[in-house]
Amino acid sequence: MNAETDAPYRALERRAREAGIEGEDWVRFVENTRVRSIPKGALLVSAGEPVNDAWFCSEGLFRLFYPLPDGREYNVAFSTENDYVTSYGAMATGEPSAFSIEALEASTVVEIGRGVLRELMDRSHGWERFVRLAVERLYIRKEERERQLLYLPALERYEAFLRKYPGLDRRIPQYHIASYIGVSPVSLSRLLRSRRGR
Amino acid sequence: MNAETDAPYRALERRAREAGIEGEDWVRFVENTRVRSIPKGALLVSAGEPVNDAWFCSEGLFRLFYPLPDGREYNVAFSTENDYVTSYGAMATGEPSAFSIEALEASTVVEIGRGVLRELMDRSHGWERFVRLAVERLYIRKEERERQLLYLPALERYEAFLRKYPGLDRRIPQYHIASYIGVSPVSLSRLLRSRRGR
DNA sequence: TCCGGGAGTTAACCTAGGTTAATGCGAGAT
DNA sequence: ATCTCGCATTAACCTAGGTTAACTCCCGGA
Repeated sequence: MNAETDAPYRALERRAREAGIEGEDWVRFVENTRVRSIPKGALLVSAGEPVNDAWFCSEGLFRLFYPLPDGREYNVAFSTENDYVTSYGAMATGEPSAFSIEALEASTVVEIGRGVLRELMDRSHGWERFVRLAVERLYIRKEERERQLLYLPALERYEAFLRKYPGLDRRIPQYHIASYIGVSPVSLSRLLRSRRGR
Repeated sequence: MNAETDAPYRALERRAREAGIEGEDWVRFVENTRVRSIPKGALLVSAGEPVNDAWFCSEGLFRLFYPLPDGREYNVAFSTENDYVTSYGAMATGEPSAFSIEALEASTVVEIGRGVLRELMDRSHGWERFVRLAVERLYIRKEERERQLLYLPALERYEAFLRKYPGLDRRIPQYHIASYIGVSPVSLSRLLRSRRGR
């Protein structure tokens, strides 16, 4: 492991230690995963396909989105530095993924195969815990998002987006934000206009 | 453990075995949890309060709902026989719960304290796995619900509700369903009328 | 038997946000 | 300097669903 491939693992290693993973358990993880560069625009996951890996983003930016039959798309989440990037439900169940994952910037990820992950969880209490904590985190986010979608008006959903993803509004086009908060691009533009005028 | 208190544990025990829990691990669980009867209308969890227990419903019916400042409410889920009943995010983080949980029928649950759960997870790889699987299940549901809220029209959300909770439409008033699928009671009534006319 | 309350229905009206389409505008490529 | 392309804005129109309020139905209790 050299300096270059080392960097993407750093944030992960910290989290692994918090879950009680060390020594042998960590080495086995490093030896069975790899760092990948994902070019801008590439799909990590395609809706309708099974998913065989999970990722951890060490650099870059992804969006998770549902493609609709009519060609439109709904963004449901973004993943940036030091965040998981995964169609977790699909990977856990073996079902085809309901959504796609696209790199919005050139990105660097750590990739782990479902088989490797399963084996780590089988052998090691620590890895089992690590995954439990990761899923917890994903779950809590969804709970929060559900609440926002249900009972915040569109403008407040926009403000919640700004708080949750600070700075992201300057990295992605506005229509991706509109899609994420569940309104049309024109409508978001209208909302922002009215917000500017108090 | 006698026949009466035994019954509520049966479905749980099956799941525990699937996660590799047996012998000592299972006994410790049974000894540190209890069966409770919840009368119709009682709140297991109140929004704004911290949550110290999780439950498994062996009989009865619960709704999970967000109370709004203006007095209205949004249902986000129901739990029936052999299902978890929990404000999991709040219990995991220690934050106050964002939603309340109310028994819609007289119900029977198995109750486990957060400290007991934590200890089981610390001592036992199997219990760690059990919880991981439980959270996975909760997560996958939220993913699905998000998709439905986002891109199904109201009538199809109603039909999805019927599929997900078979028979429930005859156990609860229609306005609870309306709230769950995110429309007003009048609107749902309109939708159903138009559905009847093809 | 009658009364009262909770639930569902229906109708009239209103509004947030969708749709379409035209216009504006900056940034890169030639 | 100009052309183009992708994105944002604005305006005109439309519609799904919210709101309010009457009316109905049913069921349970006195």
